[in-house]
Amino acid sequence: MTARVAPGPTTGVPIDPAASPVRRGCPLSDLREKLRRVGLRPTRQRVSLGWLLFGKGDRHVTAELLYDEAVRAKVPVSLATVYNTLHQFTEAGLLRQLAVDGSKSYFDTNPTEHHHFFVEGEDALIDMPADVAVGELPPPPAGMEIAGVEVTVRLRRRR
Amino acid sequence: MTARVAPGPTTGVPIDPAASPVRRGCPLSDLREKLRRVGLRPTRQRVSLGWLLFGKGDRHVTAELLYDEAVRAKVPVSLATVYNTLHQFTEAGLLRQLAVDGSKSYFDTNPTEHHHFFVEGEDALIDMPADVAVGELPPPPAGMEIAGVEVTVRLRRRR
DNA sequence: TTACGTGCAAATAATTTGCAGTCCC
DNA sequence: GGGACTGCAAATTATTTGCACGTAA
Repeated sequence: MTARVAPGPTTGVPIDPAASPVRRGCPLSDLREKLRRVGLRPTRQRVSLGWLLFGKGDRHVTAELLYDEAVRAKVPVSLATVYNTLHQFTEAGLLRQLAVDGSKSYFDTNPTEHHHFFVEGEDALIDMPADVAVGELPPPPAGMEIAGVEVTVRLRRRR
Repeated sequence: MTARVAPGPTTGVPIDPAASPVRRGCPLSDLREKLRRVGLRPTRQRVSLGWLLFGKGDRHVTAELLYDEAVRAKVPVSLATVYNTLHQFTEAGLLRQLAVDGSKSYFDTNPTEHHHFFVEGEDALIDMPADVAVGELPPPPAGMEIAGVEVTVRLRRRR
């Protein structure tokens, strides 16, 4: 798999998921199934947002960005619902929330553990293609357990 | 060096730096000198905040926290100035800004490269005592150079 | 003196919340 | 039908900005 810049070109979403009939084996019903499996009702807006999120490979989105995409794709959804949905998907393990620039939150559609390049000034996140070996970790303080390891390599454009 | 939790006990600051005479070799004039060296005028509030920041070992502070401390220490300073000062110190290389939890920013008084534990739910940052070996990094994309590597190990309290 | 700093309050940006109305099972 | 979900607007939280006044060099 190749690394890919987060915001990417604004590829329009041609298909209105709410208009498609539910058929076994089509990506649409797979998505509905996926939501049901994690205990989320496949409502119109959750399916539509899921379609935007998971329909084109690994992505890194902010709430604002996903909202803009939804509006452009003619998916009727409010910004508050986008926030709610992102958090529900994250709690359900479908997304991973990344704290990488202090102001806004990024959500990664690849919830498996992997690491990132972050381009300063452009706010672009790029997956690290290969596994980065994080050597021996010191033992966590007493009473604590490790919940996850996050490696961010900050990049700047060479001048 | 031992690891140390960021906020720490609220140790009052007994000395009013503005009241002390400037003497060679005292930590006060060292601080003024340090500020001057990085091109910052040693104003009353910068010296006071520097005193709070650098006077007791490595720390991790948020703007709000430092502001509270300043108020408690009877240092007259506004929140806006705390923000300005933290950013000026960061640009000058005296602090390092950490993006670790998406909502607020942390500033680390140890600007050298090192890594952190982050206790979820308590928002506590702990320095990793030993160097963590971050293995082979994949080459950065063309035209980019590495500005820094940040490793955050998320901890949760064991139940 | 005089440009650099600072305080204050208002402005922004990102995100959350309360509640009335809507929709899935 | 009823509880789960959504939309909207108002509320919060973190941070920045504009501008009159203060102060270090």
